[in-house]
Amino acid sequence: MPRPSPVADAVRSMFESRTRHSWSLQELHESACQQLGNADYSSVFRAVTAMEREGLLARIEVGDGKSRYELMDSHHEHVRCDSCGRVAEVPGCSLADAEATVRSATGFVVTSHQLIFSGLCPECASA
Amino acid sequence: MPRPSPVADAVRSMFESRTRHSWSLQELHESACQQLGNADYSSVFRAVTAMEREGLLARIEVGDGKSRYELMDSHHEHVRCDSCGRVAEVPGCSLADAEATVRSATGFVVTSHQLIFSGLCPECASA
DNA sequence: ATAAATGCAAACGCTTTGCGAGTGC
DNA sequence: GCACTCGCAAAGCGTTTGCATTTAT
Repeated sequence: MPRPSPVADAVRSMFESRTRHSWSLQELHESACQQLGNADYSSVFRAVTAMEREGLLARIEVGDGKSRYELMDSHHEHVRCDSCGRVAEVPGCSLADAEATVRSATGFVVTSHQLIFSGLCPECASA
Repeated sequence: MPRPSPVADAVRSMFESRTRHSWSLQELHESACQQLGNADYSSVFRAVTAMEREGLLARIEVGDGKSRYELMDSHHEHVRCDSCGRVAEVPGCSLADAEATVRSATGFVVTSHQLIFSGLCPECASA
């Protein structure tokens, strides 16, 4: 029996709650503080890093300088709003043949990809 | 007649030389130092920022925490090697219809996108 | 006693800004 | 004199690490 780890457990539960599709460290930290009363940023960081190492999480970079993390289950792409920074997920984008194209064009063996659309979210577009 | 600006000119010439398809600030800085004997990092930064503001350059983020810049001419995607970090360009990727898909799936108005493949470059793959 | 999780503080890497000095016009 | 570029130094910002403490086994 491992010793209890409230912070790591809290982080895990946030991902499992599916409240968001992706979490920044800051969001995880805030949420952990709410949930536990207090939690250290570095503890959250370490919990996330461990989960990433275990292959439970994927780290995504949408280009705003902040790392985001999400559950490894289904691969999908992202849209980020140029105006407010909101990030939504785009399900079901298949790029299987694009990878073959890349391989023949560059010689790189493609193991993964990340497609980031940017534009305006519905709220910002109407404003 | 504007007054001369050696650093900005050097930066501009680097992009025009097409020695690389994308430049990090560090690479631009090193190259500017070689070319001019000396140049300040912030001057390079400002030159690049200005060119970006003028629409001459696009800033790309491949997920390694460093900003890269490239000429705005032809839009293309990128492959980054997971092992050595090398970045190559993938010409001719068209994602026009994907943008329509995103719009109907998320409501976001897509204005641009960035697709980053990652994997192994030929050198790393053979090692 | 041992190993692990946490908190605290500081280091780090890269980007960005404030400001004063130099210099063509 | 003015406006602009540059260099220097420092601030920011997010991530990462070192270290000492606590605590369950």
